[in-house]
Amino acid sequence: MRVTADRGTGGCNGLSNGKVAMSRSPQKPRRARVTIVDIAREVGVSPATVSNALSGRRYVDADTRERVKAAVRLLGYTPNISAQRLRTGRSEMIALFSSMPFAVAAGPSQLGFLMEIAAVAAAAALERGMALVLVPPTEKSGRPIESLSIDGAILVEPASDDPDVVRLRKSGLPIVSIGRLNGAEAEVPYVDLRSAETVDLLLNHLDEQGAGHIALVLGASRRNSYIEAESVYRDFARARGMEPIILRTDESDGEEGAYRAIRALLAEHPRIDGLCVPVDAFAVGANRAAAEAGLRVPEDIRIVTRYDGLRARQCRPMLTAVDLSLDIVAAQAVDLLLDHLRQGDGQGHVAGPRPTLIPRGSSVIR
Amino acid sequence: MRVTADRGTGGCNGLSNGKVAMSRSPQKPRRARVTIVDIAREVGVSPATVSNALSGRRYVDADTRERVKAAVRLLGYTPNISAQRLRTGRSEMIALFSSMPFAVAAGPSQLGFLMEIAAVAAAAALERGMALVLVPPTEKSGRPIESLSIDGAILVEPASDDPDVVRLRKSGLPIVSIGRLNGAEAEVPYVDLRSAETVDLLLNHLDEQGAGHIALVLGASRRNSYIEAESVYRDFARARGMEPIILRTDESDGEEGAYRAIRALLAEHPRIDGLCVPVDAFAVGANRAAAEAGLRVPEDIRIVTRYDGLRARQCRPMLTAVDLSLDIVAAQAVDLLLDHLRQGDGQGHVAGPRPTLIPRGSSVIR
DNA sequence: GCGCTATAGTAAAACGTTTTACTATAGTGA
DNA sequence: TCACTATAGTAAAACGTTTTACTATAGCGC
Repeated sequence: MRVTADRGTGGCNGLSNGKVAMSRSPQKPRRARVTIVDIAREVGVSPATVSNALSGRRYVDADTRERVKAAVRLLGYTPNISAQRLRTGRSEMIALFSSMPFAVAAGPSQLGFLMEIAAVAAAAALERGMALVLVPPTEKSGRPIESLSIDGAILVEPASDDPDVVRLRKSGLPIVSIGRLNGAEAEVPYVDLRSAETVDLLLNHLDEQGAGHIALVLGASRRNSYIEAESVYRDFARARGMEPIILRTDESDGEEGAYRAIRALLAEHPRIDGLCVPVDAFAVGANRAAAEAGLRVPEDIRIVTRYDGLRARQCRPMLTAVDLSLDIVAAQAVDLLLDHLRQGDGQGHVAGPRPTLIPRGSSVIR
Repeated sequence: MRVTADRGTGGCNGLSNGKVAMSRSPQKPRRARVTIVDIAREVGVSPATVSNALSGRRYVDADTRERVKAAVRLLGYTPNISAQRLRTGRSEMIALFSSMPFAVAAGPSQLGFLMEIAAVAAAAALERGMALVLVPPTEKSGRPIESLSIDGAILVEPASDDPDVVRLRKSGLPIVSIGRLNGAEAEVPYVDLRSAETVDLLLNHLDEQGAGHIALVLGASRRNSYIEAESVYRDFARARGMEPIILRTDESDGEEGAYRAIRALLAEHPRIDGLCVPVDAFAVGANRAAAEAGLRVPEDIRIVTRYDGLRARQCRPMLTAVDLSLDIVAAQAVDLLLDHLRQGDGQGHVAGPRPTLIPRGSSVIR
């Protein structure tokens, strides 16, 4: 009952490349991999039958199947995934893409929205037999996304004009997004982040806290959450007879850029007493800008943000934010993508969990 | 200059899989992949030459090489990675393992130590042409680590008896750890987290702030940081003539377990006026336990922790912690692993960045 | 015996690369 | 001419699976 028959008789050793092993025995120290052929030989059956017994793709006699499994345990066989992938064309891997520059998505301390989703998505994917690859925006890293060998991808709050997203879409790879992807002729399945509801929550809160002149600060890219925010904000302003003031600042300039832009905004519109700033990095910049302008938060100006992450809680006063239940969102996204992979339809969307407000010192006078 | 000779001549697009193409031509609707053979045919050369021209592994005439590259661009060839992997045995992927249960590592809001490292490691890996797979502890997820198809792994603060680590080590896969891996006959290359220095910093700070009876709270597993902490603590206690009090509580019980254990500890040793609690989740539990016992923090009892994450800053009072520069650590770990992959020696270690104290309200009376 | 179906297996092709071993040609020195 | 080396290419094997097409046997109704 040998383990391998023909391989491993030459004597060279792949391990140490510095020193040449004494090669006292003619055996190859490279552990010969146990393959499906070894199992087949052991059981006395063809490789095809072993494959079918293990995968269950075709019926195999119960007794044979048991003998195959026993041999697998005995010889310690593990399938070669690269071979499986080559043959089947599937890789059992999905990627998580962030189109948002890391300076905003993760920030100086590398935490945030994206990472929170990544942690849950990784666990959810692994539970379903898939591995999750983390992919930062590829502008910097030279590696093209085509070379990634993944079955599908989850996009986190994609901008419709993001180059990675464009390439991904035309690659034909199944994708799913967290937050709707706008401006595409063919709709991409998505988990609805309920941005309209979220902004509605924030604006009404500001209103209740006494803000009469509220400005909206958004990123410059075209993301669905911005579009929904703007629409809700305009309706809100119209209903209240309030002059709409919308500021857009580039995401890649991060907190600092937002700080400068908002300083200018406050100088130009001194009556502003409320700031709705969905991007948390921008909200922190807004807080600094307010302080610099001699405004007290929240007495003179109220600030609210969307993502309740480290930044919102580190800020003094702590920022009023929204609980988006990103753990649930991430799991939903993984499930949606897997459905898509299995069924290939790629339609429809899933409603994310209901957003709830977390009032804090940046908008509530205590 | 035809594009392809035999494959893909029937107008097909592979995109819509919902509707069956009318099959007016007997061709397969699957979009034919452009392979190295297509390039070879286009250039009028053998596949081997194309392979060599692209990989540079063997010298190819400069003119031929240029023609190959032109054909690659023209036909839009991208290599099939699964095939490359099958042939070469390399996967250009590395995994990031957390042996710490997620309840502690990531926590309720799924952030923390591990994720902070993951974000930087993912970017660093991609810059070096590798993808990073996130792997939570596999106890829950049924998927065995053997089925992962990775070239190497980074272990985050491994415990020497962790089952994943044991399997990983005996798999022969190159590994590197963040924080030394103790009790192994063969040393695993590591990035030194400087745990001794860190604890020294914390203990001296407590001392300076007036704590005279300091207890040390650790997790129950065997991690290097705990071992170094205990050793430094014992030396410290001996030098000061202080009775050493060490509490160990199970990591999987998380904050709640630490809370209960520390309540009992404080009841038993009412003279304790300082707690050194490296694990941040435990430190938060300690803070609750102190409050419950009617002790004011920091006036009656000072609490310090190691990892300066969300928990430390969310806690009231905010916890004195240590800046470990995990971004640098993560990049060092990736580099160390890649060196190891290239050179195969797998020795030595790298000193991480110097830890610095961040004094906060939990230990400093203002 | 025929026609049909079902069952449980097999041989061989296929997936797309890389690598090994080989070849043809030319150059070089003796 | 020979022997040798270098150059630039090729054919075919190899990597380890899955899948296709085929086979052998048996059961069953008639």
